[in-house]
Amino acid sequence: MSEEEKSLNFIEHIIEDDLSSGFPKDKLRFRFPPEPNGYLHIGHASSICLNFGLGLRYNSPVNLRFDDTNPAKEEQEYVDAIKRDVDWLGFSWDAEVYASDYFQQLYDWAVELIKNGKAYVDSQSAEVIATQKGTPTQDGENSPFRDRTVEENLALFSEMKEGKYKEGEHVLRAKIDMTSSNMLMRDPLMYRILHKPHHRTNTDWCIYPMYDWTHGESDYLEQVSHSFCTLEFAMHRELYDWFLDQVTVDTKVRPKQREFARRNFSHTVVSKRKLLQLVEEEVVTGWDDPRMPTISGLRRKGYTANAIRNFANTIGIAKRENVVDVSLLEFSIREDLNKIAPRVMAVLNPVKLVITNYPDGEEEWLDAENNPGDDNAGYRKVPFSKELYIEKEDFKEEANKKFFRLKLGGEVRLKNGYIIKAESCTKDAEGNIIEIQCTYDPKSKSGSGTEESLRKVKGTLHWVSIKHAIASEVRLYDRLFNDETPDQHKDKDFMEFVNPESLKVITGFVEPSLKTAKVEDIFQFQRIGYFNIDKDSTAEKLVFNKTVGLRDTWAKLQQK
RNA sequence: UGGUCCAUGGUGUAAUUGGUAACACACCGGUUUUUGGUACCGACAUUCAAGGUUCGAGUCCUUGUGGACCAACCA
Repeated sequence: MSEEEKSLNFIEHIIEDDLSSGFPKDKLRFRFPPEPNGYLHIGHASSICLNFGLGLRYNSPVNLRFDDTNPAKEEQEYVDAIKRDVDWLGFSWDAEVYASDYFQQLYDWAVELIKNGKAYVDSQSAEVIATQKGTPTQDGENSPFRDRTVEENLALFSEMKEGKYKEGEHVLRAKIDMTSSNMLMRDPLMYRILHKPHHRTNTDWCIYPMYDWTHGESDYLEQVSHSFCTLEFAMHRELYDWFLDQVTVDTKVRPKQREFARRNFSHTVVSKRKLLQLVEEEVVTGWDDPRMPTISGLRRKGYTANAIRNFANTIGIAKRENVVDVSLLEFSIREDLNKIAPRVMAVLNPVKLVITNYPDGEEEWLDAENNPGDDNAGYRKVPFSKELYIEKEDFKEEANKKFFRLKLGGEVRLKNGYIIKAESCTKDAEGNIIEIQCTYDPKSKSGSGTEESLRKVKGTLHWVSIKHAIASEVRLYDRLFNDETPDQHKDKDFMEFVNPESLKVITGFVEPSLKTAKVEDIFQFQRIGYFNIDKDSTAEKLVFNKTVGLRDTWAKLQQK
């Protein structure tokens, strides 16, 4: 990562400004505050890299805080998954904290607010309260319970906590201003009754604090100096500050909320609700399905933490609306994998090729370079024999000279092997080519140094020896949605755009060196793309995921 | 009809805080190559619009236009 000459984003400018106006650098503290109601996705990666990146940049602590104030949606499974993903991304948090750690403190503070006449118990239904709120262009009206006495409020609130009421019977509201132009300031709810066990506090509580009442106070309790969230919380800032006003003391750091635009990505959705829907309706196999934009899905698909971090840094942070093109993500993973992935040969769409002048039954083990860009990567042996598979699309009976691959009468080099010449082919009744016959030049062996071996032929093909190849399951993924912005249509549901062909499972033939490959090992199938070993692999059958294809200028040429 | 925020090439960001538009991706063209990969070279915007302030404006002001967000006992 090039941390050096990078220009600052607006968040970093804010911090620099605070520092230059006297804020002590050692008081800087950040946090990443997910709600454990789903798995982390690529959008979170931006927030994670922002907050933890700031921690690294200023050498400041960063808390991992779970915003667990709604037991109806939250689960331990998600807590575990989130920790796993942040850790995998390569970041370490200073403290693992939970909003639920502060339930008692929050309660005590709420009691203070009541005593100060800043909060009251409302006993109306959700519907009535909503109606009284008015609209953005129309003032709200006060609740008839707004002027309950402090004593009455205290008693009611205490009884709410003790479990004397059913859900919905009472709520605690902050007493602010029902005519504010900011809807959130119209006496927002602080507590609601929820008779649901919490994944950490179990049944200790039956009243739960709302987000607004919790978040700023949690930041304050942890002495977080800068609290960054997405733009949809911009309106909440006024309330965040109001709540802080009720509890802060001068000697402590007063947290500052600032907002940045969430990242949108083309051809996918990043909303936990929608991702959950994909899982529940079994459009995908789970949160870690390789087609999912989740961190765990990307990891399973073969993405590296390094690539994701680079990607997040590349797209940066700003305040404007955006749709990040997937090609940027694909570039990041190719860039990383190109450096580290060992090259191997695999044929995914095979056609038989017979070398008629190669001795029957003979085999030889050729040297193959593991990574041409890495001098230390070394060589491995790949078996060669009379009968091989090559890709169907690498042969044509006839073709123009733009086609560098094999055609009748034409020559091509078999990667790491010999130069061959196609002589004839045989077809089945439907006219499909089922076998290609060719001859080889025995003196043209790669690396042999002979004059023949140095000859230049335009095309080079990958191949596998049929006798030695390992038949494997290969999972090819396409984008999950056919539309560029599936959830930006006012009149259509994003589920309408699900790509029915997002997964294709085929049998491919890989070179025998892959026999010992382990789960998550990643390779470049030369001339095809990057593939890793899926966790579904067994000793009997290897299962590969396609991570991403190689850049394919030939495909572009063909389209013209 | 109220309020808040935003507007730089196809995409995402930058611009020493008023000093003459930069980086990456994509696209197009080329060189190299035993991966049509990689690497390398080149081309590609005068900053939503109109006024204004200024020697000088992407940066400041005004007015428009366009977009996002705000009325969950969600976060």
